[in-house]
Amino acid sequence: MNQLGATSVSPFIRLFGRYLREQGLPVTQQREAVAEVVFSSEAHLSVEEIEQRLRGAGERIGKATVYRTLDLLVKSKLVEEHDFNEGFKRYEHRLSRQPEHEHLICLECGQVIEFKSHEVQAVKERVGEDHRFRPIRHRLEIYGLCGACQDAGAEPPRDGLTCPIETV
Amino acid sequence: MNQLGATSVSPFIRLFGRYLREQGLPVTQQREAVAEVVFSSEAHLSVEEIEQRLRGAGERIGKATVYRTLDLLVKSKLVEEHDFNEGFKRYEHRLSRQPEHEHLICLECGQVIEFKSHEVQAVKERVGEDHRFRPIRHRLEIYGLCGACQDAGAEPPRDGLTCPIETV
DNA sequence: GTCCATGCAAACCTTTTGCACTATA
DNA sequence: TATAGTGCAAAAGGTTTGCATGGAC
Repeated sequence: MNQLGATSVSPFIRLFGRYLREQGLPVTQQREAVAEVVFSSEAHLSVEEIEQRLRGAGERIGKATVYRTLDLLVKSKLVEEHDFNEGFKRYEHRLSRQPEHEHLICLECGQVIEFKSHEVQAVKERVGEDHRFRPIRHRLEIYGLCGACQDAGAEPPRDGLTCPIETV
Repeated sequence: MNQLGATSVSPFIRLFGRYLREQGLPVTQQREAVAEVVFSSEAHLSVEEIEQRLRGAGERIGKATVYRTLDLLVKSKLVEEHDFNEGFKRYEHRLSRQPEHEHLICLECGQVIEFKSHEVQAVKERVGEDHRFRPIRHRLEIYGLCGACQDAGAEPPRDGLTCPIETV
């Protein structure tokens, strides 16, 4: 089951297995296959992409099982779910990687770049105090144009009112 | 058509009318009614809430028209669309209000609190330079527990692995 | 009179669920 | 062997679209 070009994915899958056992849930072949796909990619995968890779690896796993396994992976905190307003979710494992990072998303090609910002932590704490709010998690996403798309001449869409609305 | 308790909403609706005319689109009664609902609330409304308020004001407007009008309002930049991971979108007008603000979202009751952060602008510019990325817009959302829900004894959900995964 | 918008219902798309069957432990 | 998972297809839920009718300009 290592047709996916994964070298050191197995420890992560073992971690997932451990989580399942802790929860008293069976470690099935399908769950391991889905986990392997997610852990062996550094990308932010959609369910469709995950299914493609499973098919490519010769696995024949139902869509429902993929969704159910992703739920478990998210619950285990080994994987994070993202919604970049594309109409579907994306999944990203959070192993051997900076645990907290933010995303740059290219409006033209959809590429996702990760970055880190210590400032956000500070904002999070300050705002919590200001508003009597207990922060748990956050998301910071910056949408714009990546270098390649800028080079290709992409322009930000504009179709608002002709004069700025700072009218009021 | 002013049964909605709106006092100074009309200038905003006129602004929307101007946008429509600029685009060569008809200013219809339905479009004005939807705009009035959105502009007369300071909340982040869902489509369902908008329909409720329309019904409450005696308007009988099809769901499709509401969606189509919201598209126009968003295109005009008079309204912003948000997705707080509730399975549907919310809409917020951006008039007579700080143009750029961030959101605190209570995981327990769904309340949305707005706050402002100058730090984010700085992060946006810095990161743009670091990654050759041209930032256009962003979103910063902090999820947690609001004061009231903390008082009510709400606790953040936890069900990850029993030991932290900073294992790798 | 010409477009375009509206309303309804059907279509769409992602995600969830029900159920008979199969695999894990 | 008991319990839970799997796969398929159907259902759900929010959003979009097609089409005949009606309204804006």
